[in-house]
Amino acid sequence: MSQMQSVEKQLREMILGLEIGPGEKLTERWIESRFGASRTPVRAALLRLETEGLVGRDGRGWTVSPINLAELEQIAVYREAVEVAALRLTCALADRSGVDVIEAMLESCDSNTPREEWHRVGMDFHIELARLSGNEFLFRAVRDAMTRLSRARWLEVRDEAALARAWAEHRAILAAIRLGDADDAARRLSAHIVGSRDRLVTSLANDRRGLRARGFAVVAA
Amino acid sequence: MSQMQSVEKQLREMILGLEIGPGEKLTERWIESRFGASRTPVRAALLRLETEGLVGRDGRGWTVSPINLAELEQIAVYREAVEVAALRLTCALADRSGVDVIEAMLESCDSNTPREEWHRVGMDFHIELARLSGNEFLFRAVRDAMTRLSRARWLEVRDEAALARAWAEHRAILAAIRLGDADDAARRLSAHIVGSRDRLVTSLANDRRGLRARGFAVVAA
DNA sequence: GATACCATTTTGGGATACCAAGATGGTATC
DNA sequence: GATACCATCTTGGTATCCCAAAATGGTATC
Repeated sequence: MSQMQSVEKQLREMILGLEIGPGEKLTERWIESRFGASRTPVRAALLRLETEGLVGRDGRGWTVSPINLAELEQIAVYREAVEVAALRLTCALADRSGVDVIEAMLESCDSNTPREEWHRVGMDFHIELARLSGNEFLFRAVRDAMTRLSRARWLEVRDEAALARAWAEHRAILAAIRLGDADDAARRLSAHIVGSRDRLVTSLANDRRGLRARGFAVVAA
Repeated sequence: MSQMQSVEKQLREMILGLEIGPGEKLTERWIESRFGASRTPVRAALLRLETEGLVGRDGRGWTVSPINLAELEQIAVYREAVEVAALRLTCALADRSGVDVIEAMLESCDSNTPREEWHRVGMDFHIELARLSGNEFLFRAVRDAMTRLSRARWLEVRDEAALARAWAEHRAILAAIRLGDADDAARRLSAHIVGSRDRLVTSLANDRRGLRARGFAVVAA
């Protein structure tokens, strides 16, 4: 693996893992020394992460993208369009056995599962569901959207009941796909995305003070 | 404007303008001497164009992305999902005066208008329509999709009747938006995108030999 | 104490040198 | 003439150096 890929991967993990907080300033020299690579691959990695929306330019200089509540709302609309389209394609397929793999993924989570794993599976559910459609663009759109949502979802305050509810909704969507009932599946998926968005934005807006106290930039627009 | 932006812009124009053909090999040194910039901004520009799908890696080395028929089909599905979603948002807006600007754009084309202009307006119609939704993600998705389609659309053999038909469809979509009839507008937009895709792919598949003779790589998958 | 000003440092943008790996082309061998 | 082999060249990946602009911090002035 090239240095560029290595830096990109590690830096993305640090950002998504909130080891570098939303809104934090980054300098190429710091990254350089942190990962032991020279500025050339560091700059290449930053350029790529910029297109993912994880870092941005702050005049001259780099900034880890803040959590943006307005952006979260817009992403949800975007996701809904793209995920529903992918879902309908999948429902039209003859072979929908891929849902079994996704179902198994869901089942692998129980009360002993660490939160990181719940978080990952909760995103992968949507990503893998989009992949089943076979449409590369729909898949990438969902994957990139979930990446952008990742940090916000991690910061969301969720009780066990909320998780159980999300999982139940996930299962209901899969069941509808199995039956080939595209309209029902689409309706459930839309409702799931809209509901998740509302809870997410509400939670972050309520916690805004606390999050800022932890050094995390949470902006309204 | 930085060298990186300058190189990115010029290179993108050369690729979209088919001055560098689909499938052609690129070397960083050639670009460097061609634009009088050093490799640092050249590489940065290539990294960005890679995320746009205009250039890709061919093992070691860079290649201008070939025209990919399967990709064109997938993009159409993606576009349909995203553009229809944007359209519905726009229909739900109180202020839909933006459609007038788009209508004026369409009207600016007549039989004396050069083909380049028809081509550009034909893409901008969709991009600006998506912009009206106010959703940045839907807008970017449409813009990026149209960028990827640009070369294929230019190579498509279109007679005047086809253009007139496309313009009529565009106008009908705008009219439906004005009336606030989201379902009708969405139906017309879907049909327009699907129809355009079919004609596009058919035209390119038929011309494949001729296009290859001109040095343009056109691949099926 | 506030502020305007200046020297210093830091930073991103760019240019260039070097390297290893792969592509190329010529040559010796059969 | 075909092929195996080797020297050479080319290319992308990386490190490093330079520069202008912006940030920083201290200082003099009021």
